[in-house]
Amino acid sequence: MPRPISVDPIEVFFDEWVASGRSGGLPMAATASVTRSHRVLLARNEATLRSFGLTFARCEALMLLLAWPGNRVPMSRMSEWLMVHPTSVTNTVDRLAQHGLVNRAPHPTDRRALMVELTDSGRGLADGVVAALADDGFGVHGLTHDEMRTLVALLRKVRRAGGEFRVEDGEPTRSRSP
Amino acid sequence: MPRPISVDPIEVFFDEWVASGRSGGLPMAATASVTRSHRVLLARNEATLRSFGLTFARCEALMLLLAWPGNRVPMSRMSEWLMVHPTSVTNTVDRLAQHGLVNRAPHPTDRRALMVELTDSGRGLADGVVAALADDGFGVHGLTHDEMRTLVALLRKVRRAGGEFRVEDGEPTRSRSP
DNA sequence: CATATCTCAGATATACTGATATTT
DNA sequence: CAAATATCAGTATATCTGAGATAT
Repeated sequence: MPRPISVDPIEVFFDEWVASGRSGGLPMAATASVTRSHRVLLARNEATLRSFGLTFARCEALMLLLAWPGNRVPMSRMSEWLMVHPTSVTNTVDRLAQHGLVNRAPHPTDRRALMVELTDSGRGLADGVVAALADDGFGVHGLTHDEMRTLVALLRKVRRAGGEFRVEDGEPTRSRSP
Repeated sequence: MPRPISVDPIEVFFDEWVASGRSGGLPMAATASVTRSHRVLLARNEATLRSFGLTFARCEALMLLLAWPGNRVPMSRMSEWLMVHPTSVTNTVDRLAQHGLVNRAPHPTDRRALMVELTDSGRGLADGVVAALADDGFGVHGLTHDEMRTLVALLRKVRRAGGEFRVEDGEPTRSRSP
């Protein structure tokens, strides 16, 4: 973020869109908003991640492990839950393992599968980076508590309609598949 | 999106976060929502982009050119407005130029600068891909018109607080800097 | 001289395709 | 045998750093 520009690019884009008689200006603005917000948040959190020697993808993997019961998760679940390609998981886990932050371990029941588990130093680093990110509100500023809740709920609809996850009864679930 | 998982990962993550006594669960959920929504939308639009032989970055550049008056924009503005590194702009424009979709032209007043301009075939392709993306609502589904407006407004606050742009009086602006 | 604009070379990160070994 | 799991080799894309040429 060198120096902020003095107009909202999406607003200008939307106006141009409407003026040119195109349809779908609102969904275009919604998609652009998500894309640009993602970049803004990436930039806001980049310095923290760098100070811990982490990239965004590796931090995501560590956070998944931190939240998972026993700090152990199968490779395949990591691919699903992080929405990344299986070969990318292999790569990410390789890098984390090189730094001693995770280990590979055999799956207890399926000999095809591998578990990824946090090492002690991995858990320490994950705790630290999570606390540092939380200190800055994960880069999210300018919203009230209620607005954040609304944002999460709206994007949940987008993610569900986009096929990220499927809820059985249309009701929120509280259980996780092992 | 191979097969959707049967729970909302962010919901599970948030519950775990709260249960472990950490603070900042809501901003964490907000950031994760933006990141994951971005990936969902990318995946939803990928097939369309591929059918036009475009990547996401190149499509963004074409759309910027399409919306800009005269379909010409300085390289530096493209870097600012797309939030990408100047060398990335050079790379993206190189690829688009190889396909005959854009040209480089001298800046009218500043001999350091270069303009990027859409060719006729570039404009044709940009029109086509934009219409195709709009046909699928740019991948955004599951929201009402009003909800989309709310989403755009909330993310605008996040983007502004994150330093993406700066509005002079706190009021929306309608003009664009040439 | 200081700054801005753009490009290049090189390094790293991520992602995808296609193929393979192993196991279910 | 069909499907799932993880990996590897190779390729493509994107990003960043540091340097440099040119112009303001």
